[in-house]
Amino acid sequence: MISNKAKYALRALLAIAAQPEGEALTSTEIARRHAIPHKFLEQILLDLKKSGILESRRGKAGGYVMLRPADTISFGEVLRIFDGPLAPLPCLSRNAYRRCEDCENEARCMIRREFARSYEASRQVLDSRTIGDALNEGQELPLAAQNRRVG
Amino acid sequence: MISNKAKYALRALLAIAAQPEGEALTSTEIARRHAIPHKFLEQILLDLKKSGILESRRGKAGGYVMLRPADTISFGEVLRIFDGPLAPLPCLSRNAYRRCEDCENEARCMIRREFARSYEASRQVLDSRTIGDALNEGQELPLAAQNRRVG
DNA sequence: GCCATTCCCTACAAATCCGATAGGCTTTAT
DNA sequence: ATAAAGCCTATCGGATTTGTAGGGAATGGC
Repeated sequence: MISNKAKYALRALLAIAAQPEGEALTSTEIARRHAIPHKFLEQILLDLKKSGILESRRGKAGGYVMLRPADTISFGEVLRIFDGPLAPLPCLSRNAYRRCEDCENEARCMIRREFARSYEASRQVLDSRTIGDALNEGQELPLAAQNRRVG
Repeated sequence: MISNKAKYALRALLAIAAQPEGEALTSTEIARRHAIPHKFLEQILLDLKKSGILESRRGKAGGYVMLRPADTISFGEVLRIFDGPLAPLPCLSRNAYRRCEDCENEARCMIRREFARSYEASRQVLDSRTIGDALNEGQELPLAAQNRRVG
């Protein structure tokens, strides 16, 4: 399970990236729209800023804007910021490798070998799919499916 | 990251399944071989027994034996016992579904849609690969690779 | 210059989970 | 009877999660 923090971060990013070019979105507005505790969200947005994903403007008419284009920000990158390494075992993380202290022979470890398969499969998805991708696909079936039910 | 508990459980299962047919393995022996805290391992083996994966014999010459064949026990099943649902979001778990309270429209949730992809990819692997599979492949290249280095 | 608005930063706290440790009870083979 | 093994429950320190709280700093409008 991913953390609330990561989920909130993704929600916020999707909202900010969906804004018209150059228009800022405030933390208050994001919190209101998505029912996220405001002060908690502030911390999250700050982390995203420190990671070089968002830019902020202070004062009245301030808010947050994308610093990098949405289609360069993968789900994996965001997850790593808030939930740490994606790898199921420390010895499988390229970014944050750590040997399993009790493992005698890494190359022959059967557990490592099996998890490497599953990790590779999910990493492939998480590191290739971006905020931009999600946003584009979200618009493909806009309200049609909904309205058809009502009508 | 998977928990130590799950990792220990998998180690133990691989060891027990590797025993000659019908021969029991004691918790003490498993703990010694794999450097697992003994009393902690006992709890884990107990859980595996309650889950119907292991069978136990008490008293002198006791120990643990597989109850179900090793090739019917997937990595996913073991993970679920110790670490809970594999799904990255509660709303994606078939087994332990829970609605995200703050999600307005599940079918149109972009986060859910993206994680469904990655989840499907890893679930595919974890639920299909079994303890038996791992054991068979582990024997394919036994000591050859190792000895060749030395020689 | 003042004020409201907004982001920035740090501290703290309750709850839960993780990774054991501990102690004793029950069953079984010899 | 005894030793060896599994069975069961309680406890515990530390880390992590999920916030809450309070205020400081910048900015724009008046």
